Amino acid sequence: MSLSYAILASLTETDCSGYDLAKRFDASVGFFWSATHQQIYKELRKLEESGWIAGSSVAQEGRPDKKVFSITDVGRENLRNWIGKTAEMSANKEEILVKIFAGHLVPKPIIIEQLQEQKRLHQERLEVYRTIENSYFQNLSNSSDAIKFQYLTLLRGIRMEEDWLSWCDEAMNFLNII
Amino acid sequence: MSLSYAILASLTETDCSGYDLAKRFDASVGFFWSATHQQIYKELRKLEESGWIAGSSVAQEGRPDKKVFSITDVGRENLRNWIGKTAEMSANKEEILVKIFAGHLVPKPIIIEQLQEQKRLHQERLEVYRTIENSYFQNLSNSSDAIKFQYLTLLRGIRMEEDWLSWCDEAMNFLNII
DNA sequence: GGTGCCATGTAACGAGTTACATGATTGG
DNA sequence: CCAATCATGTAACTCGTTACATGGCACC
Repeated sequence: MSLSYAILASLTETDCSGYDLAKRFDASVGFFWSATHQQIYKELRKLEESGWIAGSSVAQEGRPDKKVFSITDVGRENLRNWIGKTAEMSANKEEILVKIFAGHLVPKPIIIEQLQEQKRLHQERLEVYRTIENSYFQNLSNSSDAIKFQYLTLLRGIRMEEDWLSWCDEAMNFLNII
Repeated sequence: MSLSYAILASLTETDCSGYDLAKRFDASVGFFWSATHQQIYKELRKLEESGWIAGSSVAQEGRPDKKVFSITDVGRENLRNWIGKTAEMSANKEEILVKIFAGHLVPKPIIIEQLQEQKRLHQERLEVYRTIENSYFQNLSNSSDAIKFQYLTLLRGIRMEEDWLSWCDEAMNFLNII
């Protein structure tokens, strides 16, 4: 049920087609809620049926038509309402930790390699975040509230990645001395 | 497919019934891979069918019989193999960040309240982790490798919660000055 | 001429959640 | 006597993933 709210939240920024949304879920929004285009199209149909969003076909030159969705008043009201309700902590699903947990079953270098790979992935993502920070959030004090809230989500991403990196190092040091 | 590996990893520690596993998924293992008992029983049947685990009924006095599972050589080999394969980064699903993202739609105190609630939840969990650290990982240097690897997963949990707490504070400070 | 982007989907499957069900025993 | 714990499940459902499908246009 929460993908729908991520879509609604995204639509408060700009009206979007399914395709546009899919791209945003590969970037900004996708950093805290991932979804494929198939799932998005499905959810859009549901949201339109319940009247939380409204879509209208837009003809384009040299490109396929697209259906652009915007959030309705009902949708915005429902989103507001949902925001006020207590959020649950996210479910933990950390593949790497399952591997570490059973790390004693394999030679140490295999685990070190896993940690290094994990570190590389988080480093990459951190760089993406840093780039976004520098290009879109330069002048925060003059920005709208909407931008400021978006910045907080980016900041969470940055902190999270930094934290992963330092745990990876901590873990590798720990393994090297045992 | 990954719940199965979490179960296997858990069974390398001790043989377990479905019920025991369900409890462990509410504690230690559950901190990085969550699952309900229904899901666990389903998965156990699959794992037994494919011969990765073996179960045997154990009669008990004053309690229902239970079926205790242990990991087979085939299962252990498959787990080892899987550990060596590159782990993906976990999918992001952070309800609280969806709420923050759309935070401009509601009065500021509602968002502050959400952050405070989130902080409370993470604080609670951190305390649980700290307690586990103090009771089970006191004498690390004299512990087995298995214990040391488990400690690394706990350490990840501790760092993660600390990181959430500091972001919550950072976010609330940020919101109080805008 | 091939690759990649734009744009939207269907179909089949697997993973995960929620509700419901049963029945014995232990402890207050 | 009531609640909690032990122990295992079925059924219905929603959520999410993977594979496949289509067709035009732009760019090199």
